[in-house]
Amino acid sequence: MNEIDNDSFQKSHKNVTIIDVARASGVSYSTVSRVLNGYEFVKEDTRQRVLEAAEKLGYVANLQARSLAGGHSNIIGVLVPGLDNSYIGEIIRGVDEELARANYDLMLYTTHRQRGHEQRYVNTIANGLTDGLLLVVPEVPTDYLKALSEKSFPHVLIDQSNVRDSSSMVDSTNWQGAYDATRYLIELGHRRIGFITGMMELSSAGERLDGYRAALTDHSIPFLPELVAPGDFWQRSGHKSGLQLLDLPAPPTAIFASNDLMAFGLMEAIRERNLSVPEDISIVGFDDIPQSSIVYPPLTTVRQPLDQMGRVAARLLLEQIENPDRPPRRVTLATQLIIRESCAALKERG
Amino acid sequence: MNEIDNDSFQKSHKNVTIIDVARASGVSYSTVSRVLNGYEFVKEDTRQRVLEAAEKLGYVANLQARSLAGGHSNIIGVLVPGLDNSYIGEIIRGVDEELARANYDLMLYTTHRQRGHEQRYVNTIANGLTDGLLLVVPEVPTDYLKALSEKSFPHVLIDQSNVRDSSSMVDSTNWQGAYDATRYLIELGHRRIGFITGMMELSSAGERLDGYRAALTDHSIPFLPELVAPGDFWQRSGHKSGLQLLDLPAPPTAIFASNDLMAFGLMEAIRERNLSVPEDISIVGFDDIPQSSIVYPPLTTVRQPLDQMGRVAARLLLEQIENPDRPPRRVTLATQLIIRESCAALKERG
DNA sequence: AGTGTTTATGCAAGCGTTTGCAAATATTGG
DNA sequence: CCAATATTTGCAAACGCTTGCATAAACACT
Repeated sequence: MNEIDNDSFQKSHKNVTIIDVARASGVSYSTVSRVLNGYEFVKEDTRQRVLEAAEKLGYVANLQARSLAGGHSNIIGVLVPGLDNSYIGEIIRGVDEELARANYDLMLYTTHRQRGHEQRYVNTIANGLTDGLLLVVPEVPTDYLKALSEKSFPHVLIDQSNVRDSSSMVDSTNWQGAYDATRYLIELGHRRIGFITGMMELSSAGERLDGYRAALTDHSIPFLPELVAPGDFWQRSGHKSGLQLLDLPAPPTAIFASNDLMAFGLMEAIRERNLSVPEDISIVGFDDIPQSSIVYPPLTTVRQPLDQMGRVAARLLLEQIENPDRPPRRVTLATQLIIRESCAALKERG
Repeated sequence: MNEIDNDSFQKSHKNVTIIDVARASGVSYSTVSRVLNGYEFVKEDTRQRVLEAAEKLGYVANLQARSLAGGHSNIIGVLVPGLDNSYIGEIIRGVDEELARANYDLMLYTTHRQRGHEQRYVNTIANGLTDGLLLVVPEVPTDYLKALSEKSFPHVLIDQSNVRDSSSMVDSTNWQGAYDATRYLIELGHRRIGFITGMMELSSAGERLDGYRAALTDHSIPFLPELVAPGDFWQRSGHKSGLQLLDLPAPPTAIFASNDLMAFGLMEAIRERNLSVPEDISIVGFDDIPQSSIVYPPLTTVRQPLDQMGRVAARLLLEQIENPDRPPRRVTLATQLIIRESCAALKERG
């Protein structure tokens, strides 16, 4: 007789839709939609009734439908190369925190498997249900950006400052960070300072090299090409280039690796040569990923506020979504030299 | 002056739809859909024409529409607590690899901000555009599972074996791994072996404790409650419990931490007490996350094949999606003791 | 040629929302 | 009390795609 308690009965398969809620609260589905979207002109009374019904029925919006119909999904996509570097994890954490605050969800895309299909991939994403996209890509994302700009899809670049595209972006003071680190080493008395580069296609790698070089110059220390070994931001390359540097006829007394991961590889290399840090050789890294304080000895490094970069990027993106006509912004956050135990003053040679 | 904005002109940059492709290739949109979905009965000739048109127009499927209409999105969701533990990263990597092979995309959800809203959260997900869900959740996911089972939504649990729910799941030999590690320590001559537990709400934590205990018993070593300190799988707790163990009147000569992260915390504690690993105390961890080989001394640990677990879970899920009536499966992968340098034979006390 | 099968293709009905437009109702000022 | 205005609500048309049903074309066979 009473139709109200067929809950358990009809709960089964079908999902609760806006229409069910409408029926249950005795209004049209449009009204329900308006209530759900916080539309202004709805009678308070109605609003309550709808909300209650929705709650009772366990209504959950169907995002696909919503975004198909032109609404926004409250999901933003994050495009990363992969999860195998905690550098990425840190950024994502920041992003996630900020998004959570704004009640957005996070959709994560990895690119490492898309080589050669970037364009198409990003199209799919932009075509999809995300309201915006954050890019932490491993190489200059020209292909991506073209597609994005073409549809003027909201997006923000993280840690890619050399892009001439007019996208919003956030990075950190790579040059200054490298300069500070190098100067620190110099102030400890080191003169032969090795350098392991990052993946030079990335702007950050170049900036760090420049910073290193500038510090040398400013202190009248000659820049010696043989003290610069190539790296690609991965641990393995740090190890390899470390060995190369250590095996030099006149090896450096300190080495600056363009990121922490490579500094770890370098540490391995140093141990393999039966040397120890920092007694025999000082090393400093870049990034300050979580492991850096765990390794032994704790690594002196240039802290890049990764999580904050993620946070800022997210905020920028959100603003851009809200106000599409806003001109792109560029934010550069300050790095900070974190002194731990991997550096020592140069011993006078006896 | 009144300038006419070119923008508004270009703005009509509509996305290419299935209909455009249909028009361009002179067939109906249904046919296009069939071609795109690999439907069997399409004339080869037609198929080619459609494919060409699609390519030429740069068509990209709209996933929302597709999945709204009942198709599948080729996206699977992964629900993780957060990205701040590389344990998670490893699993995701495996998942991602396997999904890439099957041409699926990965959508990542973090739960850490959803405390208390699990049910609703998972509903959103299952209601959304994912074809299936992988759960790597930090606590017993009762709430999640209820919702999932109710709609018989394809899902696989990772590393949660104590759930009585009939979901598919993959885990590893936690008990055996802990047993092996403990036995190894015993064989090195240790008798007072400390243990730092994991978050006991998790099945894996309990199994590891049991394995430790069993090994002790099998070697006629008494199980001493005071040698067991509580942990929660996070580094901080490893540090704290480590201190607790070290400060015992009769401290252990070896400590087994229920995961690597806690082992790192433990290492800190040991250094703080001016002891060294492995000379003064041997330690072993569990998981073998990437950092474990980097720390000094390299950590002896029980390797859990995290990436493979992810891969297997993904495969299980995909099979389940393809064949919904398949009974749930449970896969347990073998752990392996990785001997590095954090353990040493017990020195005879003089 | 006629009948029965296989293919191939098209039509139209959704899927669950949002939103412009219009109708209905309430509110206000005169 | 009426017209004018502001506030609420409903209807219907998308959004881009999948799919059941129907129709058409192609190919067997008698």
